Amino acid sequence: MSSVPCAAVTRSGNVSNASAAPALPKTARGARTRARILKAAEETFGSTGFHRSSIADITRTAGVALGSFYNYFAGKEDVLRELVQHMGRQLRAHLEAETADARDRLQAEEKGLRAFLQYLCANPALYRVLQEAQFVDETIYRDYYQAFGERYLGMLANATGKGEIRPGNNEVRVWALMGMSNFLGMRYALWDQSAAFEDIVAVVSDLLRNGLTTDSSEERT
Amino acid sequence: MSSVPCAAVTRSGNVSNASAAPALPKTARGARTRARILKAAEETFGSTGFHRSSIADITRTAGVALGSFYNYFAGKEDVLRELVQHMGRQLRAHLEAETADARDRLQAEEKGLRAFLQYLCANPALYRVLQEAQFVDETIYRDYYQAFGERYLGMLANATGKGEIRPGNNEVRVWALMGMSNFLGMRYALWDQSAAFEDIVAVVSDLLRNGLTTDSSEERT
DNA sequence: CTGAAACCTGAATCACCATTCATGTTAAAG
DNA sequence: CTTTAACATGAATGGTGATTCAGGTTTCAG
Repeated sequence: MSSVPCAAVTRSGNVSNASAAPALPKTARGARTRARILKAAEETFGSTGFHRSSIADITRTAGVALGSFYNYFAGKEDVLRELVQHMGRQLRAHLEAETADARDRLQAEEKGLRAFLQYLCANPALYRVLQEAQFVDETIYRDYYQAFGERYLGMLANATGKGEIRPGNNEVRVWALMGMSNFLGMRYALWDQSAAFEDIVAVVSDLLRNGLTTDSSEERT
Repeated sequence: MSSVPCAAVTRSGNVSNASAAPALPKTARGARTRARILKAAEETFGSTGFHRSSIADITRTAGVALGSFYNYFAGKEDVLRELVQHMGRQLRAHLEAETADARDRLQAEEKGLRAFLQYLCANPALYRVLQEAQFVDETIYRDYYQAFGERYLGMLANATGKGEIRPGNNEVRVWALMGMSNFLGMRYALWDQSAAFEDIVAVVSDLLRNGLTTDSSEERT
């Protein structure tokens, strides 16, 4: 079922059966070409999907010859890996910038969700590329959320320390929060943008502040 | 880019470019064979993934000849569609049974999440098949969550009427809740089962009851 | 019992596409 | 201005796997 003639370690340190990724370009021209291919891959994977996209589609979009692709990437999986890492860095930087001036954790959650929805609107390929990567090589996907989750966890821990949120299992909370954002983004930023982002943010903010239940509902063990 | 020689309407009513699905089997033998193929598809897609699975893999697992597949399904996409619908019905029935005796909405959420995590543990193929379906034919995926969301929405509306949960935008809440379950299931039922489901349920229950913030955090406009 | 419909079979067909490679072109160090 | 490494090119190769089909077998209604 699995024939692995020669295992190799990629640029990112993962073990893989793909041939090693070519070295980074050494001239300005090379860097430009590589960037164009990466961008074209984002467009193509994002609109057509990973499996339906051929390398030829990518190079045509990039305006380079088919063979040029292999001067920069070991294959289809390799370019996907690079792409997800690149997009992950971009998104994290964006969210960090947008939430930097938050007064407290709750406001950071509001700003973060709003920024995420906007980002997804402007970069719909992110969602598709990431989700499809999951079934090409699960480590790509896990690494993405691992990185995301760790930063998030640190922030919740910090907020707990400051007394902004109640003590609790912040790891589970992080995955719950990431899941919420993910689904709300899919539903309201990608599928149907008829709802105002402010409304969505308000609903989530209310949920994080007060929960769902009425005040009359007493605690029960 | 897209050549659609003959559009057709499938059994499920969706417009598709695939040839129409064969009629349902008319003998007991046929029904048995169809069921075996569907089950084999679940196993194969679930473990190997949709794109890496060949029709030959499925029929080999099912113990039938390659050609038999096309007596029951129009092709790879068609069997995926049938599978997702089948799995969706199963899961909904399971959750409904498990939450039927809940005292109030909050307890129904607890029982529902617990049941979902257990179900996912026992049927890991559900997640993979469903998620991959998204990129084969998005309507398969949307229909699944549409159906799920509508039932869920009705329940929240009912709970709001009874005063069990505060009035609010229940549609957005539904997508937030589905996202939470989805991610928690992926993380704690599929990836790593080291955490006790009870702990996860407790964290979510607490979140839905009290939110994340400390009580001292006053409402701000 | 009997014929027609339903079902089974798997080798052959055929389109698609990832990857390679031999050859030509460009960049830039010395 | 050379010279060489880097880069560009796209036709050719080769493997894969979905789908078809023509001919056999089983079921079952009448």
